[in-house]
Amino acid sequence: MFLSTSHNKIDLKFRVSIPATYRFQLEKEGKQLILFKSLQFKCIEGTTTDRMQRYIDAIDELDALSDEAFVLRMMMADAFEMKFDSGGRVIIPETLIDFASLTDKAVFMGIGESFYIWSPSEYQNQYNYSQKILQEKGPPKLILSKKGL
Amino acid sequence: MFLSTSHNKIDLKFRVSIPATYRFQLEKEGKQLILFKSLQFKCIEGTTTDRMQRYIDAIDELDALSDEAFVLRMMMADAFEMKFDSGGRVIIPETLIDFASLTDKAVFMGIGESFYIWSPSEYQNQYNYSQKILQEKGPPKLILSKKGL
DNA sequence: TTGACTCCCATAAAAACCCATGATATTCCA
DNA sequence: TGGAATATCATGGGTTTTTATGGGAGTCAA
Repeated sequence: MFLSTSHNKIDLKFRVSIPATYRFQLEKEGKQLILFKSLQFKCIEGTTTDRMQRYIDAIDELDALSDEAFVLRMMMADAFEMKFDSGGRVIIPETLIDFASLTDKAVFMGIGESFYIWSPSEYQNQYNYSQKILQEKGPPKLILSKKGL
Repeated sequence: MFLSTSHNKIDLKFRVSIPATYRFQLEKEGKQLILFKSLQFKCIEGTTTDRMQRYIDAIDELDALSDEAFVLRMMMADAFEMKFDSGGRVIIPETLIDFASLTDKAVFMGIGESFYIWSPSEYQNQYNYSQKILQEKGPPKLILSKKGL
């Protein structure tokens, strides 16, 4: 499970350190890291190969001509398997850099099964927005099922 | 698993480099590469011999005399097994070049179990269309449900 | 010979790999 | 418990390898 937030540097070679806690998480489960364009936000999403495989399996279950299948295929096309260097860094593909408007800083945000990589300004926007909603609507009602626990 | 997108050059001999990540994918599973006309789009589809077998089996499920089966067989007839040169390139058959309107650039688009080869302009159309769907309909439902993951 | 195809080698750019360092955090011992 | 010794992390930079691509020499058939 990916948790916590950290701000890391993107160097001139587009390298960035993946937070050590995330790496241990991957290593512990023997899984590869995939980065892809978020379907909801202007950020990069990180997840594991086997989670990605489940999306792929889902494509075959859908009507091949459906919009859902179409969007999912496009998501695969914008997904990249990452290799770590000896210092725990990866090179972020240019497509993803551009999509998330990253320059020299990356904000890592763990959200459980996956994590986001934001530009600092976009991260700030999303954070402010969440605070605004919190003030206006109050805390969200969470229902935790017994099954989930 | 075929992922990511890359833009490669088609030279005067109709040679094109298959992205290294795709080649490793094929090599890892000890499978041959097949190129054929996409049944849905104006592009070439690439996959492994054994997934091709699944397509063929699917056709056999259809009424053998139906128009559908006839059309599918005609498409399949234009399937080619590819040989790599020492640099990881293949020569794309002219039939397929014409079918996908390829000239000097090929866009490789990994979609999981297989990949597409588009002309740059056709790829751009498809990409724009997917963005349009995303804006209008939002991300596919299955992505948001726990079950889908 | 001409054209089409198969091998083989050359190269620039990009990626992978290796080692070094400063800043933090952690351990351990007097 | 203070603080030195040690480990870990994020980061910088250089070297080697790989990738994508161009081009030529040999081969076979018409």
